[in-house]
Amino acid sequence: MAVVFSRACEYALRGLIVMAKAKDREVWRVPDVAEESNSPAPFLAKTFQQLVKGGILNSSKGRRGGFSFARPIDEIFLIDIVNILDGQRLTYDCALGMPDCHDENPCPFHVHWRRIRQPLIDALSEESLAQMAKK
Amino acid sequence: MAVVFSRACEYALRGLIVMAKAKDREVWRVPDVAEESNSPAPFLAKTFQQLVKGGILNSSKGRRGGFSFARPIDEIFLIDIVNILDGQRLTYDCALGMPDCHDENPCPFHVHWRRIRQPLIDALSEESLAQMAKK
DNA sequence: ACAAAAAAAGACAAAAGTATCTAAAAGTCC
DNA sequence: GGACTTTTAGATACTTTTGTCTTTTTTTGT
Repeated sequence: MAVVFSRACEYALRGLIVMAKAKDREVWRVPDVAEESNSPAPFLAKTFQQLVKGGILNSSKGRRGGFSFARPIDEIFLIDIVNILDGQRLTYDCALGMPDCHDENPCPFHVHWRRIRQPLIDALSEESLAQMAKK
Repeated sequence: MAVVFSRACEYALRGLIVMAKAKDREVWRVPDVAEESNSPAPFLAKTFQQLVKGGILNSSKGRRGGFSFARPIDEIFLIDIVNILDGQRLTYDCALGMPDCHDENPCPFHVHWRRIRQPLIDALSEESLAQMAKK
């Protein structure tokens, strides 16, 4: 088990940040992103396909092909990527795995988890790839 | 992938809270805890064995046997359980999976994760099973 | 002593997540 | 058009986690 994101999401975030950092380069081949982000290339390729479907990336085949951002990187927020790859697990589900836990019927840890999850959602929602690339 | 804790940890926390809620009952059989916490009994049994080794629970075999708390439930904190079952994953590792990420060499998400992880550690450290049982 | 009941331990099975490989489709360059 | 390059898609394999089953050990009650 990874820390907070799935491995796929970790690799994607790392890869996208690498891409975002290189302002001059527009199109990236998977092996290059994989190498620079220390991710397994075939697995990252699969993940990037999901991001294409999710509207984060564009892809083009052939000799000068590769992946590029589908919109400006200051309009791509971490939450967009996490939602596509990890779904609502982190942003919605009960930390103790109780299926009918919600605000009106909270599990014993609900109030704590809410207090922690919200700042996480806020950070992911406010932080763009452009900002991440500056660090 | 579970939300923040492993499944084993989720089941354990739920089970221990069930036990903590019943102030009159001292010794619990695994099938009873499993039933009341909606956990798979054999898996929970394994997990409870880890908690015995970790000093959270006592166990006794035989006819009147079962599991009981090794110390008062207001001295058992959630962090104790999480540390035994999930290790330092949540409390130490890099959110982006970068092996040499730390305060002096932070990954781009480091400062955010730090701000989120610390309140989580605090909550887990301050909240005892006794307090959880009251909710 | 004996039978029953419980945890302990280890083997085993299933599921999910992670990772690789191969063939196909599509685009580029000559 | 043909060789090459890249993503796409699907199959496959590996690993970890989750879950079950069986046997053994220990204790209790009769």
